Amino acid sequence: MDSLAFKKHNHKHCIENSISKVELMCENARLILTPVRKRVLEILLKEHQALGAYKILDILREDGFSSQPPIAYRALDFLVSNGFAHKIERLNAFIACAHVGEKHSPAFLICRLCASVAETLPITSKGILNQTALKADFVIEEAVLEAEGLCPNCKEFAL
Amino acid sequence: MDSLAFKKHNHKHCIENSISKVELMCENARLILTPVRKRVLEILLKEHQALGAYKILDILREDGFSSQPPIAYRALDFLVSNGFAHKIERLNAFIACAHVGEKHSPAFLICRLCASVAETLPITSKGILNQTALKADFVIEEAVLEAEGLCPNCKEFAL
DNA sequence: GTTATAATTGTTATATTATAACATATCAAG
DNA sequence: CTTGATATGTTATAATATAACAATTATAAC
Repeated sequence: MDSLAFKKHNHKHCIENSISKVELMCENARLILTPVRKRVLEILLKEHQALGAYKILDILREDGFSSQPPIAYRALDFLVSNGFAHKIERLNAFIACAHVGEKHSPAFLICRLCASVAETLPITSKGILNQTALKADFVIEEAVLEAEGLCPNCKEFAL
Repeated sequence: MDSLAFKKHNHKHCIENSISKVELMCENARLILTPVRKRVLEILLKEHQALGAYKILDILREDGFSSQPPIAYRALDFLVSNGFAHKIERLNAFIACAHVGEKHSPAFLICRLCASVAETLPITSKGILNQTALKADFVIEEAVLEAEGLCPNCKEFAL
């Protein structure tokens, strides 16, 4: 279960592991993990929470990368469209994928107080709707489930 | 099944019906369906598709309402927070609720070509995640499922 | 190796979506 | 009537995202 995001864990290991996987997948798929792209992925992995594009730009600037919006958006496009990151629509923010390589329709638990986000096990949000979609004669290509509520840490303090 | 949005139907009836329901619910809940709020709801119902806030403002302007952004956003806030409309995060757009009065976590089928949107039967997107949330010690307050793909009309023309 | 091609990045400008802040108006309760 | 709560009007600006084109770098073909 991936409440990981809400718990302490060896995060350095977790980052290195993900980067390696992504590097491997890029080689296999003939995708280029350029410096900016890799750096944005690292940033997302390191923060372990959803980051807005402009927040990412701030960090890129400190690193000496160009810091115009398209730089971040392009890197994010690359990561998202290849499944290495997800966009949390509700937050207009991005997060590293917690299940790189496993085909899945992502589902997220989003804390409305601290804005932390956990990607759940790759349950098939898509499968859930398949029956319905079939009846409607609709072809689902992608499905995302976003749940908002209170994370373990915040729920104690909420009234 | 609510592939309604993708099919021909007596839409005038469908609008009047929804408005009546909302009016009744407002009375019961001591909410005020002011002229702007009602008009915005009508607009959403009439279009029967997701509309951006600024599109709504354009229509309000023609009707002689004030047309500054907050006017639309406030009316939309009212409608959304009381369950009379939903925000489609993926489109930054709003749509009238197809299941007013029925407690539900909404799920949407969004066509990536024509941008039409159907709200599916009130399956409990929330329930799906409940097990997972429980394990993560997370309290879900709201859940939305957004599926993107091709609607019956567009899928014939897509390659 | 040089040239053509494609992919990526740099840069400027601008579009789109959303909210803050404060003034004014409406309405119901005391 | 006046106080407090709710709603609307208005101005300004914040936050998010993309278009368009130039410059660069990598890839492949010859």
